[in-house]
Amino acid sequence: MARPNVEALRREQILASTCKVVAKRGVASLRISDVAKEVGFSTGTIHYYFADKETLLREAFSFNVRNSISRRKDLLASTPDPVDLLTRYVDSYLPDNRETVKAWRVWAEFWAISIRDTDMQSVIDVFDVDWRSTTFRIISQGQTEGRFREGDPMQFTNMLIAMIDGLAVQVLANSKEMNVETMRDTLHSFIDRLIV
Amino acid sequence: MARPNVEALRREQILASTCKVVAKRGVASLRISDVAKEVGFSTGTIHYYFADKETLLREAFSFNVRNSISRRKDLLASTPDPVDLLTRYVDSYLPDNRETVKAWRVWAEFWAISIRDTDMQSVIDVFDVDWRSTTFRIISQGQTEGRFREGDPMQFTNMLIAMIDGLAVQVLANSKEMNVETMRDTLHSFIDRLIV
Amino acid sequence: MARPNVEALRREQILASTCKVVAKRGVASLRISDVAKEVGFSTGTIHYYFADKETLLREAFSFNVRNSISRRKDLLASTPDPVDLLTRYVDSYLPDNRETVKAWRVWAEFWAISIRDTDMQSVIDVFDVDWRSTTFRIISQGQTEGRFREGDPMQFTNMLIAMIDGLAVQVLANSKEMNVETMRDTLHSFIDRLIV
Amino acid sequence: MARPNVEALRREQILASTCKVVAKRGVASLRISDVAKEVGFSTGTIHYYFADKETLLREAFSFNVRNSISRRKDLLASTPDPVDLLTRYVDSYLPDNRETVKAWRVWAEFWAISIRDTDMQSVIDVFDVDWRSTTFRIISQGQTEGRFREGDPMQFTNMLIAMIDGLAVQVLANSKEMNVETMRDTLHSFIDRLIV
DNA sequence: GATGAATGAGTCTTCATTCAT
DNA sequence: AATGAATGAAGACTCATTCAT
Repeated sequence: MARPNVEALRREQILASTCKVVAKRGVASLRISDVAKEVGFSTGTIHYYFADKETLLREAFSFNVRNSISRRKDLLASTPDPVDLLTRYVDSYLPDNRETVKAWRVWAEFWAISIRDTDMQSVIDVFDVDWRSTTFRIISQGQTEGRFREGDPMQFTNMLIAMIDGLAVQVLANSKEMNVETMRDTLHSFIDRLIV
Repeated sequence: MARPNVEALRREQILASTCKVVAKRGVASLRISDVAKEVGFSTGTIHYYFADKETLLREAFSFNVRNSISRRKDLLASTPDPVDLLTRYVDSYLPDNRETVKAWRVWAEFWAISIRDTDMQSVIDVFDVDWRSTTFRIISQGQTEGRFREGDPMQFTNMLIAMIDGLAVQVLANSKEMNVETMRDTLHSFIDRLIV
Repeated sequence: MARPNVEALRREQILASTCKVVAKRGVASLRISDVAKEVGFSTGTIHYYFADKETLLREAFSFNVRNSISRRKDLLASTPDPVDLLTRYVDSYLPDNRETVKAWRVWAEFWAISIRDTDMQSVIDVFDVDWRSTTFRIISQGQTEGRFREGDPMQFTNMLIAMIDGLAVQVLANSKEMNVETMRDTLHSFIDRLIV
Repeated sequence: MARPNVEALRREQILASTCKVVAKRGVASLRISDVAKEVGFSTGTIHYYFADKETLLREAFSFNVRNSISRRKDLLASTPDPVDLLTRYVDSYLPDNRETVKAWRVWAEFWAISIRDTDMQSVIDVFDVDWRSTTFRIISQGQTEGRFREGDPMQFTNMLIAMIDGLAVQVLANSKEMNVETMRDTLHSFIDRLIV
């Protein structure tokens, strides 16, 4: 019986742990030894699988993005109703549980880095394209079915995505004026007023 | 004429330079010596005026925020027309010139940090409150004057602010799908459709 | 036919590869993994045959020395003419082909180490003795046959050996003033003037 | 009263200590911390004056070479007699005292590196050129004055230099067949037989 | 016999911070 | 008020070595 590919397994374990540490402490203060402790291996092992810290972080970001996308696969196939679907999709971005908060924190950390790191930008692009096109598809479909109002679907998409992004970071940053509930209300209200 | 307060002057020079360096290289890779080089003093001098790096960064962020607010003072008094005012105010956040891009970059850097740094959060709050209340005031005033549609002005505010935030970061991160022009169009369209 | 001794075979393969790597990259930057890659086995295998790096290097040096000596066995039996023989023998040390250059490089690397490593010195001694005694014998024989001038044959030997050594290292180090041709001329001229 | 340039002073102290450590332990096992201990400063200080280990080593080699050359300045002006001069000059290379042994060890260490390091080669070249041209000048002058035999002075130079080099390394490596006395005899004999 | 995953000791290097001048 | 020399703690990274399979 073939031993499962240890390398692939280890890489995933390490990347998952890296994301955990990033969510907990941020990229700036992340030490390889933190990741090692989190995953339960020595620092040497981290370096055995990842050439250097930069590579580890970049791959961790990519891992986070891929996870984020695949986590929504089921959701996207769950309902044929465009209004339902859009609402559920938008709600899936609310930082209202451990998993989503972690994903948002990791996203926020890396997004800030991507402003001046071209390599990170190319990882972001994958997500950016997916997020935009998925949202666009839902809105277009709703319009085609006559369930959504008329208007440039790309513009609705841009508004919605930006708003989710902006609200989420305010929630994450503990803004006194914003929290998950208000975020949800705000997004639903936007959908009600402009799209549906 | 009294000799200008050297200390106050130096502190400002250093804070301004710190913001420049943050915009250029990011907080993560900022070294005290970079700031020293930028401002033209020695590293010793930086420490003479600021207890430690953390303090310097926090004050630099605060400086950036105060500048951002005061830069818009004139604009806010410039026109009595609510539609004009809202548009101009929103446009003032477009990252379309050296100054605004720098401010946004600094903001983005510190905002990411504020997610896990309570001290930074208190600096953010100052801006958050100002931004929110100013936007709220403009929208409320427009509604009172019957120039804006009805609807919860706080919700409009939240939508608008979040959208500006979300769009700006996409522009900063060189998103292939977003740029300053699209950002302006998106925001104007939002104002047209929902508020005005 | 008996199965060839795998252990002896492997050890030789590894030692030969070690010499190659030493010639290519030097002892200082040699990694066990380089040797492993060169020989086509894993690092584990290297350690399976050699206790540690130091042992590997020492044995590789010894291997290089033994090779160097045995490579000249045929030559030494090739001609009865002392002049011919001395010339051929000296010429065999010219770093004028891949094999000799490699041998010289390995020699140079280890020789430098031997200055402070007694274990290496004992390996050097084997070669030192062989080189000196062989040269001495050729010169003595030439004198006995009346083909070479009079004079202390040990002193001639010392001069010749040192000169070969000194010239070779200059050639290896890419001295602007020394190359293989000049080295040959210099050595031949020395032989002409002093010995023959 | 102006404070003497601390930087120049420190750099020399550190380079001198580096040479000491190289002579003692060799380049391969030299640690920045060894140099720091030797010179009496912290490792941070070493890096304050030298960008990295490589730079430190290269400059230390250059320092050793410059010292070696300047140490012989007086000697070269000491006597008008070519025979005397040549003998004294050659004798000055005998590894017969602490200072010369140290210089030879440092030289040997770096020379081995220079085989594959172009930067080191350029440092060597400085010495190579000086050594060769100085020796050449002494021999030529002796011939002009009719004190030395005829013959290509460049060839004599090459022989002599190579021989010194080769003999010195044998002495350094504790060859059983070579020591300082035999080295001196050999060189003097060569001068007697070939040049004078 | 051979492997390669895992280790961790050993070092270089960075940089905030201090302090004598 | 300002400097810059000096520090040393902290952390990334390398690689010989081990050992279960």
